[in-house]
Amino acid sequence: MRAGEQRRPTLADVAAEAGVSVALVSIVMRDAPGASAATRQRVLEVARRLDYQPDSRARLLRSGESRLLGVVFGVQHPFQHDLLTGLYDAADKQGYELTLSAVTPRRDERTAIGGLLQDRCAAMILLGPQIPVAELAALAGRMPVVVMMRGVRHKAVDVVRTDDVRGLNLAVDHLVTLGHTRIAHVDGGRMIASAERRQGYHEAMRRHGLEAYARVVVGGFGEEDGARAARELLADPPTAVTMFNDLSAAGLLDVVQRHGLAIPGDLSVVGYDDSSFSRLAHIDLTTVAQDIDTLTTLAVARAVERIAGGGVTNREIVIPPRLIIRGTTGSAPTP
Amino acid sequence: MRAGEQRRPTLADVAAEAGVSVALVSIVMRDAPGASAATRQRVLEVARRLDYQPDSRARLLRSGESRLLGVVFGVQHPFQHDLLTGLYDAADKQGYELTLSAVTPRRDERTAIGGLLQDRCAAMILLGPQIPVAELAALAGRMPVVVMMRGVRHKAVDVVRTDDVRGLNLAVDHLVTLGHTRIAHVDGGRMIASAERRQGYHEAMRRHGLEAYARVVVGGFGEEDGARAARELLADPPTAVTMFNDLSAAGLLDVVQRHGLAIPGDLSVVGYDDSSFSRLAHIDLTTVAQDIDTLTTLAVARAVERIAGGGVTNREIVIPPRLIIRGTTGSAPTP
DNA sequence: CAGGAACTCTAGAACGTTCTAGTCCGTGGC
DNA sequence: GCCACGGACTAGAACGTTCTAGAGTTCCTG
Repeated sequence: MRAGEQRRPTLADVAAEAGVSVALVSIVMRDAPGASAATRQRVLEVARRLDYQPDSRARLLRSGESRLLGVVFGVQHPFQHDLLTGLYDAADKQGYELTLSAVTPRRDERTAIGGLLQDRCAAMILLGPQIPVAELAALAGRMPVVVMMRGVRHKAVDVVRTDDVRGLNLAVDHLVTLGHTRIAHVDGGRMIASAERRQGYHEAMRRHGLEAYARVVVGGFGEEDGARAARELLADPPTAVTMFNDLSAAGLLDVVQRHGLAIPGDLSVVGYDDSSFSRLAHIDLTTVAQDIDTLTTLAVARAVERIAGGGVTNREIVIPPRLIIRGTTGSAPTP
Repeated sequence: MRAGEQRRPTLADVAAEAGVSVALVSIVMRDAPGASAATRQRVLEVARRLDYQPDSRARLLRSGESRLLGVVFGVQHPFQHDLLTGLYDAADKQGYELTLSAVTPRRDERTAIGGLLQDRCAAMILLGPQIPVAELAALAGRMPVVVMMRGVRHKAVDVVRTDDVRGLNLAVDHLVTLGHTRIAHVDGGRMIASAERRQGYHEAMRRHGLEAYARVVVGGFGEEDGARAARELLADPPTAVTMFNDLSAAGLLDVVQRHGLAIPGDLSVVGYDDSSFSRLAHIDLTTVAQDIDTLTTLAVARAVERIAGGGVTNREIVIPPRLIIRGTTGSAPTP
């Protein structure tokens, strides 16, 4: 007997063995009303003995509604893994399954979405998608689409995201409270959400009357981007800097420390995302945390409402972030 | 028109619109022989216009063979994300799809595997599974199973993994070359592969006649585990330490540095996995790298062979690791 | 004691594909 | 002019489920 050789048992096999009809076995397996306790018991026993596993393909094909949510995530972004954890929990609570499709350095978003389309999931949840709004809208024409971590100004697409503008306001406020004025911002370049965080930065600087000190350096999502920005900043270092995300913050921290600046003595740094590594004691990064539980719960809930056909009014749900103060921020150096 | 409301077009719709039979459309869509160039053209045109998407559920249900590989990965382990990237590439090359199922802090392996079982994938690839061999064997009785990053002594399960014994031999050799004798090892506790790495450590120490200096501290896979081990080691610090993985190495580095020891002046540290963060300049960890491309290519190839029913002889494929020397290792301090 | 109602169960259609076994037609050899 | 052949196409069964409609029971109710 070679592995995987034997045919998998079907409802018909169980039915034959238990001496009942296929339909009845189906009823028992679905835990639907219409079978006596005795038969239920017997059928379940037979199913267990034959090691029966329902075939979700056939099940979904027939029943039409698929209780299946497609999720597109980026393998490169640690923060999205945290989101995955939350999404599984939320979907589980709602009785939905998740089917994942990853974006990798050599597998783009279109491919990832295409894979899910063939799986006939009932709705799609996209984590920080980079594709143009027009494509998102086209997709939303075929099935409910919930976008996370990105604003999309289109009436057919649902959005659940963190208030990034507010996030950077929190970061800047914190630094101002500590006495900083020369606060720079390293943005995310062409990354999703970069524009909003940059806007939040400018807004806060203006609110504090610090427009004259505003200074934005082009960054990106990776460590190298942060390191590059650090080298640029070192020519004329500010006393504080807000970063697009934790990863680029880590890159900046390294270059700056090697250059002999004390953290936070000479330079205060605020990250974004509260990635697991930002908690590492020797990074100990002050950062803006996104509320993963709320974000994922609401995203799944929204997808489910759409599937049910509920007429939802507000397309966009925006969750406030919160500041996590750790060791990379401190009082501004006295001049 | 509400999003996702309209029925998705089927083969029948395309057939009706193009004025041909359903079977013919199927032939065209599959690019199978049996249709004239002219009709082919026309059908494709109609399909494109209707935005037809094949239903993989129905397709797989009917055709039996599923060209679908199930992958179980842990959302907590950054190294497994790197593996995912490679697996997608490899599967793509072989014309297979991947369907992912994640293990999260609140979603265990059994659940993850169960999800894939219902998806009727043709084979399963498990990344560092923790479940007992008996369960793996039972699973392998129903479909081909390829286990990565873990040895499994069972004739029904295929294994593709790194030679962890050799990995730790490389690490210890490197340290011995630098003049170290008091080399400790912080293991992975109950983690998969911990036993092999520990064994490699003991083997190398013995080979160098350093058995008397051998010292193993219980660790784990996370940063806290490394930090805990560090505190234990500081009571009587060695001059070098090999760690179970990069994450625990990062934890150890932090505690040790705060305690005032210089790296690598007072203590040399070797990690394992070459995780992306170990390349971060301010960690700059000497580590043992696993050959991701080879591992993933072979794992997919092996799964495909099994699906085809090929009688493969050697169940276990072991890939040599290589040492990446960075900044956390240096000459032993002169006494 | 007729007539439901409630319950348990079953037959058979349906889902959207692929596959098998054809039909139909034109062409070419004899 | 007959027959075999091959290419283009089609009808209908099959895959493993769920669903609809209904067939038997038993049991209550007036």
